[in-house]
Amino acid sequence: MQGKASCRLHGKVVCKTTIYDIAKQAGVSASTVSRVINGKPGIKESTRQKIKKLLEENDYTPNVAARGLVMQSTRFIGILIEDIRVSHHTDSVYVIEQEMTDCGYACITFSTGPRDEQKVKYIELLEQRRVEGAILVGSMFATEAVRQSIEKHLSGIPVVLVNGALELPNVYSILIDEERGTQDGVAYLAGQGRKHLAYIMDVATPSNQRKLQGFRLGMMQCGLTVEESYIIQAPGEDTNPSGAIGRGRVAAGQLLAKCPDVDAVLCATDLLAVGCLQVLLENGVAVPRQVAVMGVDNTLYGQICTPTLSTMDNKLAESSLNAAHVLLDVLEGRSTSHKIMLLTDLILRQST
Amino acid sequence: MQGKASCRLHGKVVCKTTIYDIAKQAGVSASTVSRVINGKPGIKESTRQKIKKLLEENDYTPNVAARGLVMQSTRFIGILIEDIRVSHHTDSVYVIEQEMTDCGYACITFSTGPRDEQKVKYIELLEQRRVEGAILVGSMFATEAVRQSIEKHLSGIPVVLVNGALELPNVYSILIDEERGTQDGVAYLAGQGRKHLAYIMDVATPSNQRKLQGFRLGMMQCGLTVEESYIIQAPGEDTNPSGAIGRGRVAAGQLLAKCPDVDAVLCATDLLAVGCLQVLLENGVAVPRQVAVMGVDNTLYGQICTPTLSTMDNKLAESSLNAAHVLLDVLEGRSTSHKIMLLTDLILRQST
DNA sequence: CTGTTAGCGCATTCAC
DNA sequence: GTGAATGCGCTAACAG
Repeated sequence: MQGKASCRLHGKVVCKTTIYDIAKQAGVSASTVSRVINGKPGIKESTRQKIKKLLEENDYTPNVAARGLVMQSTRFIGILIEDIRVSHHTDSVYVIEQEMTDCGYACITFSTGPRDEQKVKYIELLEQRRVEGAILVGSMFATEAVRQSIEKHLSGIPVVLVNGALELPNVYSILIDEERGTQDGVAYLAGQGRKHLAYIMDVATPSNQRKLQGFRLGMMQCGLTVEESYIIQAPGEDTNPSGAIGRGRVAAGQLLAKCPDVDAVLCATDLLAVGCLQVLLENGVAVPRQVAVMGVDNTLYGQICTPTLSTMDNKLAESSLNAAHVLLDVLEGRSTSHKIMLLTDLILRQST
Repeated sequence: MQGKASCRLHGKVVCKTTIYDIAKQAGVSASTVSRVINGKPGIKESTRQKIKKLLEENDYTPNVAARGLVMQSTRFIGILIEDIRVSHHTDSVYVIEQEMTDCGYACITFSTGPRDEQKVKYIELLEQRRVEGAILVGSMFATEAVRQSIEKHLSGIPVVLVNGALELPNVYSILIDEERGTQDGVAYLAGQGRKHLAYIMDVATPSNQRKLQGFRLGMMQCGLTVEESYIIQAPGEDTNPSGAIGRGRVAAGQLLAKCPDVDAVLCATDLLAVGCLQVLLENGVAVPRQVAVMGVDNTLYGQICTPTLSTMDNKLAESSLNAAHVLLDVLEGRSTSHKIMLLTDLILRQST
């Protein structure tokens, strides 16, 4: 015995029709209507048609939350990302969203910012919404605080990490071999006869530390020695992309002051590299003749700047697609791998 | 009389504790637990403490969907956007998400693509999820098909359009005076003594048509005549930003072939302008001495290309913030305006 | 101060 | 073939 669901808009009361409304109009019970909606068999064709017609006429739309309550399934998945404005993160969210939406899931996406407490807070929000799975994009989710929070709040559901790993039975990982990718970059530059390579480092995320490690390893393998003063930390830690160029500029300024004989610089991200390029050119340094520059992420920025930027393509979008597939595999009971590793590509343009 | 909610993960059964579990352990009724959770008064301090402790120990998290069912309120809002990868759209989604999340709402975001049928489909998804409000970002949502779909599926809730208007009682609009902004751009270029202005047009969205109209008006007001052959349509209609530069290049190629005496070109977007810049420079055309170039959107791309790009800042992020505020005003019963108009800024850089 | 009852919208037994 | 009853997890109105 139910009436119309009622909610308010500026005082006015608005209603959505329920299966009970339809049932009453059709002179049948709610269960019959439910069966028709879900295409269940065993309904007389004539009543099925009558109900279908009424559903249409009344603009009936099922309340998926109510359905989810009884089915124990919300068809929601959560996406967590530090800052969606970072262009390769945007692409990640896009592909995940498309893939999950196609399979009947809706995505709840949050930009968490860099702080662990915030990340934990958003994990709890996902728990409250009873998402059936989650994808966390970015190596900065591979922290102990996040691990504990997942264990506490998301232990019942599959969680996929993109570009990071966490040892938990319900956590799956898509890894990207950025260390090796950076080694490749170093090897390429060394192969051009360059000997004084510098590295501009971004905030010390696990991913950035792996890249730096790749720089060191690559140097060693090429028989070059790493001067610590040639490793420059870009200042600040804002994730807003509009600040990254300026941070690259500052770092490049320091580099020129400290390391006059530098002949190549690898940057942790494309935008840092763009800032670096600008400063080099402004100081009359010929790129790539005197100094080569290489970025990471293969963003559009690298295609636009002058000279165009060589970059390590770390396949963020591709790994996010893999993440969506792994999540779907688990959700739909297919077997899948707990860890997948993707390899990077070197994109060579004018700056090297 | 209820037990544990049960759901499955790879065959294993996992449970979330409910208020009934807590109630049983505390030896009280579910309503008492509910009162404690919601901070309602009139509970003996000792039992309140006991229940709080149990909630903590059991990692209790309220099921907001169940709560929403009885409260007739999901605390969800929907965001629709053509393509989140377009950089100014990304910023829009970011600010809306931050704002709504701060106020206890979660956002369901969909990239709809350009087709009306898809937009309608996503509007229906929002209805199924019972969002309490929606923000549609982009002028291409101001179509008749969308209007009808809103009327049919979202008539009970506030809907805010960013950069477009729709005549419906529950629809609010944030408008941007891009027509006037483009006029300003024309006036600026004409003020430099330029006489043969061209326009590179993007897909014919309402917004782009207003800009084109602004171009025509601006020309007229400056006493210049518009040669129709100086209005070039960029080919294709993919919203993926990675294609936009190429489309700008093609258009610029046509322009150079058809209009040898052109001395300024306004482009409908920054990325088209970037492509245009590239082609001009490759053909030995001096920018801005021989030809000035101006974009729209004030994206990071314009700060990166060489020469840096003058652009009309159409304040997408600011208008999205306004949209969020309008939506919150309506949702929380405050009075607000049905239409807000924002003015653009001209950002002058090297390309003019 | 707290328990009982009812119902949000829906799907799923079990009867008939 | 179809209906009545039950419960998903939660809040609210009414008792006591």
